[in-house]
Amino acid sequence: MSEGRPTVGRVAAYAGVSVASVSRVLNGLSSSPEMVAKVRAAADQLGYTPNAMARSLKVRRTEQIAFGVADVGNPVYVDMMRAVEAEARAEGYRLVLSSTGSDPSAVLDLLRSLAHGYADGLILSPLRVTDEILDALRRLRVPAVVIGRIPPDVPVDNVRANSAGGVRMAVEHLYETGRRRIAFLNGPADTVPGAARARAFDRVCRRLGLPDDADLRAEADDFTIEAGLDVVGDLVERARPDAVLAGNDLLAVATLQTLRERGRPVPGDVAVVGMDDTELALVTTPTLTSVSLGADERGRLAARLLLERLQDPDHEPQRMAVQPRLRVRGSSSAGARS
Amino acid sequence: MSEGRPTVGRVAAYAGVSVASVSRVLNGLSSSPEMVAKVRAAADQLGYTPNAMARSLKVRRTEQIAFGVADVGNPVYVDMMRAVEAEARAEGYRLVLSSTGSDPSAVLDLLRSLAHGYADGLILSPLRVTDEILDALRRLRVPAVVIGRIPPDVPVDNVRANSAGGVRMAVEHLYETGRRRIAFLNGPADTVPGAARARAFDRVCRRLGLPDDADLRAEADDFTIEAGLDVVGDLVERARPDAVLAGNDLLAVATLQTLRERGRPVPGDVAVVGMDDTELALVTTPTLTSVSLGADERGRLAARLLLERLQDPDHEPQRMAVQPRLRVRGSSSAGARS
DNA sequence: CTGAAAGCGCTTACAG
DNA sequence: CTGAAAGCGCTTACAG
Repeated sequence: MSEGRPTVGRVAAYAGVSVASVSRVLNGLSSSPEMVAKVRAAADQLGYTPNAMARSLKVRRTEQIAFGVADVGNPVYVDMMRAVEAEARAEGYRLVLSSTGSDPSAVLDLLRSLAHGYADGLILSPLRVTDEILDALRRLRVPAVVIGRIPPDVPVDNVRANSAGGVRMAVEHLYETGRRRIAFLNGPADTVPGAARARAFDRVCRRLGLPDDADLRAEADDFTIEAGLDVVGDLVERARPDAVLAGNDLLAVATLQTLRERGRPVPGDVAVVGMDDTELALVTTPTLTSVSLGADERGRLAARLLLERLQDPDHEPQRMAVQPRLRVRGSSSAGARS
Repeated sequence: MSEGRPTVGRVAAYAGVSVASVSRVLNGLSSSPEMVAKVRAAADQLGYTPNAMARSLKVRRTEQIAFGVADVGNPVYVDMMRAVEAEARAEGYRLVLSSTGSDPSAVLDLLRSLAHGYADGLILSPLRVTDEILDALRRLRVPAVVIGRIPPDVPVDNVRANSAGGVRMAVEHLYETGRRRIAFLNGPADTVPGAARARAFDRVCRRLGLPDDADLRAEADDFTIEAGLDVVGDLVERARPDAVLAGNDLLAVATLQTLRERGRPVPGDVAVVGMDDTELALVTTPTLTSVSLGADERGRLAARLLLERLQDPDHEPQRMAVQPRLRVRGSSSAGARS
């Protein structure tokens, strides 16, 4: 009776049938109506729920998806995670969350841990991608989708933001509204997004004939408000920009705070544009112009790609890109120029 | 060779020993040095990693913890989740994330799903607690810790915020800085935090002799910025408060935005105080005075309580409370009163 | 210390 | 359609 949770065996005994029949009924395989009735009744009576671990072991599916993300505290990952969680749940998968930090070794740990077979697939959004990580991805025995740019020879599904397009849109917007000394406050250039955004910024400045002054570039140690505060003061003093493009919204918030402290009106004196279009953009004063890189869309697509591949493991790896959208708000509005 | 992942059996064959010996060596049970060497070598050679599902089935431990939270998008839960994740990982547990929304039925689904045995324990931070949820918690076959107030007869560990104390500190702070028409913008009163905060607000107002005007109270449909915007305009017009206490930081942000639009200076005309002390509080203009209810501390404690109980399942359920701290910032600074 | 055997709770060919 | 049996990959008494 109360000796632990009921098993198929207990249900079978209670119903007076074989365990095979119990399993068949509960999995919806063909059985006689009487059999179905007997098994259902017994299962209900005993409050039977199949054991997920035993089932996983047998069918070689865990119905779990691993999600590895650099920082669960960054709002852009929160958007992504929310989308991934919703898609996974809708298909009956559980989500196993790993916060890897920006350290590649934590990503390696995660990739190695997958060898224990606790998840059917992986969604990974790494901040830094090393050769070791790429190797580990190549050797991975479960399907993976990477959110963020990776080399084409790594045979995993790939969803990327169009950082370059986003940077271009932002700079063109600033250019069109009359800004000419446009500074770029990037995050670390050895990260996937940092590298892409730095290249894109240089390119668009060259095309528009803007100064490619080293003074107009700064690099924070991390994509966080704190790291931004450490360097943006110097940037705005030495370079006297009339606009600052930040590598993400957190760095943009640091920029807004610093400009406020130093009495430089935004957008009158300096325009500020962020990237990621997180919820923070609506909260600042002035509200923050930001380039949406579709974090939720990337999460949704990544989950869909993975779930598709779990159905059909053998099709070619797919690559998808999400297009950026510029959201113009108060921090760069043209009319307010002093 | 390449026929799927290596198993204990393959390692045993390769090393020329029994599977029992392989298991013993790999689990650090006593074995002869030669045995250890042979097994280690074979395991390394084959790249062996034990299968988590098979191990779980045998030892009746999954090394997974389920974490159920109302909204992964609310910054207060992000803080909590980050703490829970870090503690769980440090003890070798994986975290299975469920976003339940504010709907009790999703919490019930989660509680029922635990019967599948995919997790060794549960950390639950529900927004609404119904009798059905309490019943399901009583019947739960794995240890659980609830973050948020629950009745004493539910035999689970419990970590709570001191909402009442937090409300009191906030109102006293406003009172001491000269505010007398203090409005309260609450979230839904049928939620655990909403109910506690409403009661506490009434009590402290009575004690301080403040008006218990119904006009000075409003209730948003949800603890979100959008829901706040729907009702706070009306609140500030009809009640003409000189201070607004918001049920959380998101509602406080809505208040700041609305006051700005209507040209009511903060804190000169109206002071604003939030609750939860999320990262948002540092981003608004003016920065937001907020009562920290120790979300990260609650997450950490909840994880510790659960991990302790997994070691030693039989001690009495524990109840812990985290003390609030008032963080005074620009939105209520005394000097700025007009 | 080591090995042969049983068994965790399921599912799935295989006979009947 | 149904049941007896094997087996997923481990761990753990039990003998020796």
